[in-house]
Amino acid sequence: MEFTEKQLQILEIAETLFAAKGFEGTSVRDIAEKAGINVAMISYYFGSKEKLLEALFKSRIGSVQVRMENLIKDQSLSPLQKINLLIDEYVERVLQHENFFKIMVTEQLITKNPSVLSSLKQLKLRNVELITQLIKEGQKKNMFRKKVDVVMMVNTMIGTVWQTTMNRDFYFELHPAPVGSTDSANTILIKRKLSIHIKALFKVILTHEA
Amino acid sequence: MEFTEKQLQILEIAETLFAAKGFEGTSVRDIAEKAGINVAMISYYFGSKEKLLEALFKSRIGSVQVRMENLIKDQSLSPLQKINLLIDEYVERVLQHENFFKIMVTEQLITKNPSVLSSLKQLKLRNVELITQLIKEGQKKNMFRKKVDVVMMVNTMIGTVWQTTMNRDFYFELHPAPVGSTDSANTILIKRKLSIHIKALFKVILTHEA
DNA sequence: ATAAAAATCAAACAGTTGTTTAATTTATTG
DNA sequence: CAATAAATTAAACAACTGTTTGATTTTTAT
Repeated sequence: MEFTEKQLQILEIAETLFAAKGFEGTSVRDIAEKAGINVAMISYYFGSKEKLLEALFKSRIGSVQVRMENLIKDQSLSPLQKINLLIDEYVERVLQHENFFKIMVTEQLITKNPSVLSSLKQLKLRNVELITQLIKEGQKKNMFRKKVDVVMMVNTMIGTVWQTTMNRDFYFELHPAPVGSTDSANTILIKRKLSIHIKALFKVILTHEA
Repeated sequence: MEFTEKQLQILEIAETLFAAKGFEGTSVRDIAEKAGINVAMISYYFGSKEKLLEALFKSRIGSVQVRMENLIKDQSLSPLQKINLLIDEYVERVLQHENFFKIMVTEQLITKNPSVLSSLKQLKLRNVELITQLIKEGQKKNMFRKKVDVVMMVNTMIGTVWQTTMNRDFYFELHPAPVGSTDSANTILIKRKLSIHIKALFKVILTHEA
């Protein structure tokens, strides 16, 4: 996935617009205008609006996998520590790329684009595989219980993070932050809350007998 | 919200199309064709495509609240039993109206429609209020721990159910059901899995000290 | 400096969008 | 049955859609 500087700039603007108005709700003219370029440049650079979306997925998903892979190999950490790090990593990643996650969630339900769908499926598989491996390691060392439904566990993590992130405003209406607190301070708060919450849930799923 | 028979029929078809292709991705001609009516009838009955969406939200959300309300008053049930019933109720409801939930989730992120947004907010508030009340009851009877983050708890329930429902196909690719099993059999399986899983999580959240 | 390649542009393209119009059919009512 | 109202229709409306064209400018390489 090699993209030029110009392409990356267009992708970034497309990302914010797709997140705010949806893929179908965003016109190529919207993107061109906000990027300060001519409409024709989108076809010129990406071929089509559809292929622009594919490029966005390839670009964003490609940059994810690396750090996770190294986690498994680390011998100095216990299985539970690894799981906890994985949770932190995931929470961090979603909140850092909120816009792309919006697009992922909304688009995976309605797109028929085979390239996008296969990117998503590959990502999901990788997630499950990775956690499965971590859990097996913990089971071998008798630190985790035997029967664990990995898919359900992943669903809880992804779902909770998703639901919390997308309803962040609602949360702060119910739990008003101190006046004058910045948006980024709130983000940190949400991150910590999510991390603690999910770690507690996972610990139970993994260690308590049913 | 009083709708005629004809209006309800149109709403139902619009619901399936919005769920499959998104609101922006569905044209009024798509709806008219599938409903076997003239395009003009949609403006005639609802005023506009936008108001059709509002009508859909009002119609579907309005029919939700009733059963939940009665749950609280029931004196014969323990707080935990009530929570468990609430979980069953919620899982049941989402899986029964899968299409509408798809629309809810995708549209709440991108719509600027004030009527839709306010319907959604009202629904969320009601959910949190209800569970808060149930939890307070359990705390008074010293059956639940003192500090419970209700919003986070609700997020875990909604998020898990959502994530599991929307990735149902993925789940059955990893855990193949017996050959010849029907779709509705799979739905029942998912319901049970979700129900058990979330009940276990909630029990921990509510009773274990941190 | 010159030729070739790449980038940018305004304009036009054919389709589709949601909505409205005005005519016609169907149903209701007195 | 006649008059009124409601429902339905095909056609037209202007605005917008993604994409292409062909000319023009800018950049690169010789």
